[in-house]
Amino acid sequence: MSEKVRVRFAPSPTGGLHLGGVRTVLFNYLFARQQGGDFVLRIEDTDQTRYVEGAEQYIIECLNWCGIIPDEGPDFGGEYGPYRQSERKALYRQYAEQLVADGYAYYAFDTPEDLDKKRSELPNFQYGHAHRQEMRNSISLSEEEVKQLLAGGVPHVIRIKVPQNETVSFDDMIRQEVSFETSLVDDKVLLKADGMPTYHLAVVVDDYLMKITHAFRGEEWLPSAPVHILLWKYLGWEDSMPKWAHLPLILKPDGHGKLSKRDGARLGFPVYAMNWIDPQTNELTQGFREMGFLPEAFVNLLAMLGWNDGTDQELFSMEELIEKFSIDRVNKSGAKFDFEKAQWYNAEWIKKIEGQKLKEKVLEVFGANNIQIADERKLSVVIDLVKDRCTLLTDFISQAGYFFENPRVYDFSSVSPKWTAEKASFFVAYSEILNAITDHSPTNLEVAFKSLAEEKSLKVGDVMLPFRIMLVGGKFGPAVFEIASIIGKEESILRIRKGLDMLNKEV
RNA sequence: GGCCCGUUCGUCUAGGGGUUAGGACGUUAGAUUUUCAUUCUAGAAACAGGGGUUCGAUUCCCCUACGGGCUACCA
Repeated sequence: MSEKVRVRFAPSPTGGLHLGGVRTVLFNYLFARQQGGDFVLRIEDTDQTRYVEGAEQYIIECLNWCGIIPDEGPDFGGEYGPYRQSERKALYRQYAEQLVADGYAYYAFDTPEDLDKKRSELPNFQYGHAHRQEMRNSISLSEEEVKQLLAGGVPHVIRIKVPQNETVSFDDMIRQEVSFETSLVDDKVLLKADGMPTYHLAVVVDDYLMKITHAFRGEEWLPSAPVHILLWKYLGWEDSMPKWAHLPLILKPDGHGKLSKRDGARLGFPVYAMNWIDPQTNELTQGFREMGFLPEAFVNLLAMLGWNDGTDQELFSMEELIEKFSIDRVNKSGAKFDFEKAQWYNAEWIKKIEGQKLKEKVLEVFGANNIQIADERKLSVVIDLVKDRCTLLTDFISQAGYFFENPRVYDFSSVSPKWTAEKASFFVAYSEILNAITDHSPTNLEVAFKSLAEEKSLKVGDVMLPFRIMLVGGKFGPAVFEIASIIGKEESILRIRKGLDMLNKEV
C-alpha cells in the first residue's frame, strides 16, 4: 500500500504562535515535501471560550513568513474541508453516538460542580472504571432514567469507556514502542455539553476523514495517546491510523520546564514567531521577525533543535532541510532553548545572503526607524559593506544608518581628552583637500589623509579615530575611507565641520 | 502521589562494546583588522550513580537518582 503522505498542523487559535509550534509545523512540512505529500492546515477551535480574534490569520502569516504554505486549509481550499473544526461541529456527534451504541462510550450527566466535589473528596480521583459506577451516567443509571434525562434535555457529555486491564501500545516514529495500562487511563470526555468535540474525538475523526498518514505533535500529547489509539480501534478505523511521532519539547534555558512566552519576557528574547498583540489586553509579545531575525535563520535554528543530519553541517536552507530531513534522526530528549546560538544562526545567515537580497528587509527596518533612503543602489553597497558586523536586522540601524543621515549619537570620549589645536587645524586642512580633489576613491582619500598627517607631523593613528567618530559617531564600522568615499565629498566635509565644532567646544 | 518519556562538555549535539569521546554556540588566550565586528589559531570543558552481561562498557540490561510531560466538558 503506497498511499500518498498527508500530514497536518492543527493549532488552536488562542494566541501567538510559539516557537515549539513552528518547529512542529516545520517537521510536518519537511516530511510532507520530501515525501511528495500534502501539508494540511487545520484549525482546532473547538474550545469556544478560548477563541481569540485574529489568531488564525496571525498563524497563517507566521507560516507564510517562514516560507511554509499549506496545500490545504481554511482559505487554501482542498477536498477535505471545512478545515475549521467549529465548522465541522455537526459531524462529530454521530461518531460519538456510534461509540455509545457500540458500547465504547457512554453519556455522563455529572455537572462540573459534581466533578469538583468528587475530586476534592478523593485526592486521586479519576473518572474511570474504578469510579464510574459512583457517578451519574448511562452505566450507573437505569435505562429509564437515562432516557428521561436525555429527553428532558439535561446537559450531558459523552465519555469514552476505557477498558480495564488491557495494554495499549503503539510504535512511535521517534520513541519506538510506547505502552500504557488502560486501567490507569481515565474516561476522557469526547463530546462536550455544548455539542463540540474535545480534542480527543476531533483529532481522531478529522485525521481519519482527512486521510492523514503521519501525525507529528509535541511530547505533551504522549499521555493521551492511548485514548486516541482506543478511539481508532473502536471506530473501526485501526487500519487507517496514522503513524505517530511525538516530538521532544523545547525547554526553558535556565530553570526548568517548557519554554513559555513568560520566559521570553523574563529573559529578554522572543518566543513567538511574530509580534502578537492580545486583542483583549493589548499586551504585546515580541516576535522573532520583529526582533530582526531572518526567516531562513529562524527555520534553520528550529530544525537544529532536536534534529541533525549526522554531519557537522549546521547551516541548512529550507531546500536542504527538505532533502535531508529524516525522522530517524530526531532526538528523543527535550532541548533547552539557547538564544545566543539562535543569534549566531541569524548572523550567519546575514553574512550568507547577499546585500541585494537583504535590501527589502533592511528598508523595512529603516522605515520603522525613520531613516530615509534616497538612493537604493547605494543601500545594497552599504549592506554588503557592513553586514558582517550585524547579528540582527535591527543592527543595520546603527551599522548602516550613518551612511544616510548624520550620526544620531556621538561618542568622542576616547579622543576628546587628547584633542589639540594641531589636530583641529589638520581637519580644517583635510576638508579643504576633500573639497579640492576630484577623485574620491577610498585609496585616494587615504593617501591624501596620510600625506597631510605627515606634513603636519601628526601620527596617522592620532587623527584616524577622530575622523571615524566624526563620520559615524563612534568607534565602529568598516574602513573609514570606504565610508568617506560612499557618503561623498559634501557630506564628509559637513560632518568634519560638525565634529570639529563639538570637539573644540568640549576642550 | 500515579502514569509516561528522557539523561554525552555550561548549552545544542555526533558517536557507539576496544576512540586522544568529534563538532557548534558560549567562554579563555593569541594573530589580523590604525575603530568595532568579521576571520584565523590555540585552550579549558562531558559520557548522572550503582549493579550486572562481557576479556573489555560511555555504548547492551536492571535499579536508583535527576530532569521533563500528563493527570480539565484546554488544546
